[in-house]
Amino acid sequence: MIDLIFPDGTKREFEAGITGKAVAASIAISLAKRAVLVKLDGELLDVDRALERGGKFEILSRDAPEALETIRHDVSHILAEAVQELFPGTQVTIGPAIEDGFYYDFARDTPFSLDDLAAIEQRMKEIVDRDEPIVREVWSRDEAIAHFKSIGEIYKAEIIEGIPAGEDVTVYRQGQWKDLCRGPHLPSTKAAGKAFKLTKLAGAYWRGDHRNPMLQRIYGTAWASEADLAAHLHRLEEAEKRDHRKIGKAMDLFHMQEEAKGMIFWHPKGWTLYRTVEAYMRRRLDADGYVEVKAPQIMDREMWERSGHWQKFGKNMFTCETEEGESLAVKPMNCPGHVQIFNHGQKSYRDLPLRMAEFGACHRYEPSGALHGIFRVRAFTQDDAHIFCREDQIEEESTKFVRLLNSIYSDFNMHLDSVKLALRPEERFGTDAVWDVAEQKLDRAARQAVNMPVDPLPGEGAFYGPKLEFHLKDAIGRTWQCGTLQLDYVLPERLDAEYTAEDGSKQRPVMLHRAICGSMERFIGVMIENFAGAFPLWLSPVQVVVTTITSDADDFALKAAATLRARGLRVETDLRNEKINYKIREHSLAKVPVIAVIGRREAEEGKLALRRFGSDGQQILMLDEAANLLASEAQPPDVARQTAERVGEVQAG
RNA sequence: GCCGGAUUAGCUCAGCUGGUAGAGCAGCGGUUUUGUAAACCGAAGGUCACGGGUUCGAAUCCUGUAUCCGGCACCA
Repeated sequence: MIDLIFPDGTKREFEAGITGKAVAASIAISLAKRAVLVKLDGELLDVDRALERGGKFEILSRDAPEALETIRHDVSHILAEAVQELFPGTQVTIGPAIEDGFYYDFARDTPFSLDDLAAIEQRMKEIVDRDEPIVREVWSRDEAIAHFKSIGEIYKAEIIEGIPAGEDVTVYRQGQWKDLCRGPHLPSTKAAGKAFKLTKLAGAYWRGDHRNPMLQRIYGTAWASEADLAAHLHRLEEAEKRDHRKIGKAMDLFHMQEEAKGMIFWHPKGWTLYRTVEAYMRRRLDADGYVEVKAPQIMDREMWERSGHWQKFGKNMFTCETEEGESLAVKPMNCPGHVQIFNHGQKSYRDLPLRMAEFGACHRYEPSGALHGIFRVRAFTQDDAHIFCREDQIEEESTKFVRLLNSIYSDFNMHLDSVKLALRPEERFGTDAVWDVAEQKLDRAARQAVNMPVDPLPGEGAFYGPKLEFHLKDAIGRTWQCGTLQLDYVLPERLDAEYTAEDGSKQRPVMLHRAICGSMERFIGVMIENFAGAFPLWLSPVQVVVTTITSDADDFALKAAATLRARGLRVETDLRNEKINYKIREHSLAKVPVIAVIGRREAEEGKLALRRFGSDGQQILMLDEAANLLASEAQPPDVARQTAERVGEVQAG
């Protein structure tokens, strides 16, 4: 006998080996009909699975949140069944549920076409209608290998070969079709429902390794209901409207062209945005005890060999030769330059921690397929800094850094979402002992500095040290990796950085590599998508458009614009001979935060009618009042905080 | 770099199975002096990404190249 504890706390005794469905039937026939999965001590099981042990027990219907992943997994199997029916000879490999959907990877010589997708989707719906029971079978490992080999499924056989000898495997059968799978699954293909859609085709390497053959991947999305599917598709459309490439073009921020692929031509408005962000970052760094430097863009290859970049990163570096036979390389990272500045002259323990910042323009030869808008480019600027410090200063510096990072993200209406710790990669410098220390130190520092779990990412560290990745979340819940904090014992050693300790001995500093935006270009891209182009006043490239209703108001409009500009506002005038409706519409579509309208009345009275983005209300103010108000609203958040503090002091005084 | 798709006017897009390119918006010229999300009229604008090929004839078919897009791999 086994004891099952139900969600309401009641405990009942059943025969061992009873199925979840039978348990449900013992409560209510309707419940048994709705049951598609059960949960035993947190583990999802098929509803027809014999229960051999007791525990916390729950019966799930297909609209339970836990069932969604299983629905997606089922749909991926239905996809595979449909594909093998329509395209005999195609081999199956793996097909997991993923966020919002699923995919399945097939081995096939001729790739699928977009037209095939419609036919496959049609067949999938037929399979759902067939209501094929999904049945779990336990096979011996060797039997399974022999079977899948016999039917030409060499990838499946290879997967099973990776399972330890002597272990049993499970095979799920639906109709004539079967697949090796861990499960669980819903009771029949009908239970998966038809709220799915095949979305894209892609190539994908077998086992994710580019040395392996490329498989044909079909992606799809699947939901518990048609309404959920529609909502998902709507979210995708909304996200597409925020695409920084689209907004960048529409708002005339930047462009890219063939002759400089992966590099950005910043237009005046885009560059204004860039400069605003850079000026803000510079103030924040200054206030937090950083010194700013500028190191050369190109250095002799020998320098990069000494730092190790040539060996570990050389394939990503742009190089050039001079007529005199020098071999030079364009910097892909700022660290070696900063160590040169550190090394110049003598450093004392009194100089530490030394926080050396640079808006460092880096060039990296990225694979062509990696390029993506202004997110992944070949020329970018890091808001980079290297903190040279003693080992016992690592934690304090990490905490200080995370505090700054949090404050900066929130000034851009975003927030820190998660932290990951990338551990030693295969290609690396330094002994295992050094890596042991570095990983532990950084892990401890991270835990102390952030109030959230730190997930490990094995093998993803930089060649010189482990790295923390800070992922931020934007307005529509998407996450982006921007900030990073890396601990490095290797470069100070290789480039011979040292300082004089209290006892007069020479010591090695450690380096903390850190960035908050990561790449300025990428961060601005994230920001564009976060605000969907509707920037807050302090960031907006054009803050105010002064526009007129009749040409009689032109003189006052020019005077008003000059007054606003004198207060540091970014102002454009629009005196075109167009109806005010037309001008309002155009500047609203351009997401200008403030439109200052001047008609004959305003011109006579020396007033502005302010209209804010997203509102059709008017605020009619005297020019000076409007200038005061807007100038104060346009203060960057850090400046506004300082102003508020000063006002507080004055009032307190 | 790999797999698939796309590339037509400044922008957004039509152009069916080959018969020699079209719209809206913007820009330009004129009329209109306008009160809070599109006034009216007119003229103009294109080696259909680029190079080969098939054909009497190619934006359309084939092929190569480039860039972009979606993935994979890589990554700030």
